[in-house]
Amino acid sequence: MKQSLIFSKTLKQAPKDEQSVNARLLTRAGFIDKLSAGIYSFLPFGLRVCQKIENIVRQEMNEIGAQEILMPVLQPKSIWDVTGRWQKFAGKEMFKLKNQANKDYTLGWTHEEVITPLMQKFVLSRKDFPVFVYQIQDKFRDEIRAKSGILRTREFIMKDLYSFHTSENDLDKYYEKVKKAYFRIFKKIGIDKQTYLCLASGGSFSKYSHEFQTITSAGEDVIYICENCGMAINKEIKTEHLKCPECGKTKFRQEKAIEIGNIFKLGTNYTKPFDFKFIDKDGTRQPVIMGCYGLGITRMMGAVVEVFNDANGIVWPENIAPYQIHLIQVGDDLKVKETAEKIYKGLLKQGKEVLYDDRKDKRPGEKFADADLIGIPLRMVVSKKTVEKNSVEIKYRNKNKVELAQIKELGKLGR
RNA sequence: CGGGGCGUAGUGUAAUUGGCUAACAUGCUCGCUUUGGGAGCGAGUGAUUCUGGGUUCGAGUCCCAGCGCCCCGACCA
Repeated sequence: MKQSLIFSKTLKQAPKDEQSVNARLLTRAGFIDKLSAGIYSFLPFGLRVCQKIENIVRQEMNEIGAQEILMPVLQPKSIWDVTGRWQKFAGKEMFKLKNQANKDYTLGWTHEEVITPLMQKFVLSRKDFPVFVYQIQDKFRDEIRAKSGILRTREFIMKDLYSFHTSENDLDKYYEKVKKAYFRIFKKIGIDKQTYLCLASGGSFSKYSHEFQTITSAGEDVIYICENCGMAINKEIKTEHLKCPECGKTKFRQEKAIEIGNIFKLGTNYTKPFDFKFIDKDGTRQPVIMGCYGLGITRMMGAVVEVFNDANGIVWPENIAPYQIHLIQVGDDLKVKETAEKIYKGLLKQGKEVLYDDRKDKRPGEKFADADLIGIPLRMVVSKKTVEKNSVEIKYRNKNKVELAQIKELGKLGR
């Protein structure tokens, strides 16, 4: 992509109505734009990062046998009456609205009420189980207080997976499988080292649930991490757990963290109200057993920025950067321009994702400052100096070293 | 929802504490020059000072109400 065609601009100063690191950097670099408290647009760079994260998640969900669907955001009150959650969440984070005919609707903040009857229509035989279905979609929550940039918003993108089983044992097995898939996702995104599995309250669903907590001072939760095995416990239930539930040791360190995912063994809490049952081998009708597994796409994006940044801007992990290579043309000399164009096309041909700073009216200093702010992992500079040596200057965003590379060798660099 | 802070060109700030035509930087437009870490000169552009009331000879500034944004808390299946 030629940078001269990107409509968003970088800002020297962050708007004063953003305090959080993620919002300040993402806004300055032109990834997001705030419409209202907790409501953001994703601009070309921001959307690319989102889609990168989504695709990593998609890949791992498919890997564990889950099928992707898309459920509606707009949902009638009737399905929420079945589980009693319309009443239960009256005046809470559930958005409620009416249509012209005065009929009640909500904007989906979770999708158990949609997925359960949906599966019930198709999954009729015991032999159809287990079944795993997910979507990546907008969620709406009427937060009393939106905060921390894109970490707690009123509209956000979430991956939600639902699993349906004929036995607790089968649910347990899949639950563990999802945990592993989640850590593969975190590793690909680049936050596995700072992300911990954390025992937490299960709310009204189950006694406990598991959260995935990424350590950052911008986080809202306090977790206690076992010094021995790395299992964490959320502060909200710490008094019930003096020992690590995993290894039994009692030494913990305390950290602030942001919850980027949460998984629950729902059991029959939703299948019972919808009367979703299967006929067991012995001919008896049994309620279907269910699990749900959330992962905040846009929240992870914010968490990554909180974790990976320096004084000059964002430092994107390779797999989710908006582009792999930031090719910068310094000077508008014909030879330089031609060389840069050629390198740009060559890299594209090799399947590289390149942002080409071809802007004529920008001086080198501004281009470098923008490159640091935007945070693309690999920077390549083409200038008079480098052209003379038939080479390109190479610098990685997370390193200080600057070196030259021969033009014909460039294909080996970057992902 | 309780507490605190803040609303002035696109962005960041200023305005003698109630007093002249709301200033500076940056951005944007045009011209010339310049080209390795946010260049220089010149000429332009851009504001219903959040909204509505009130006090006053006079309000960006004081008072009241509302709206909006940020932060702390509560809340967060």
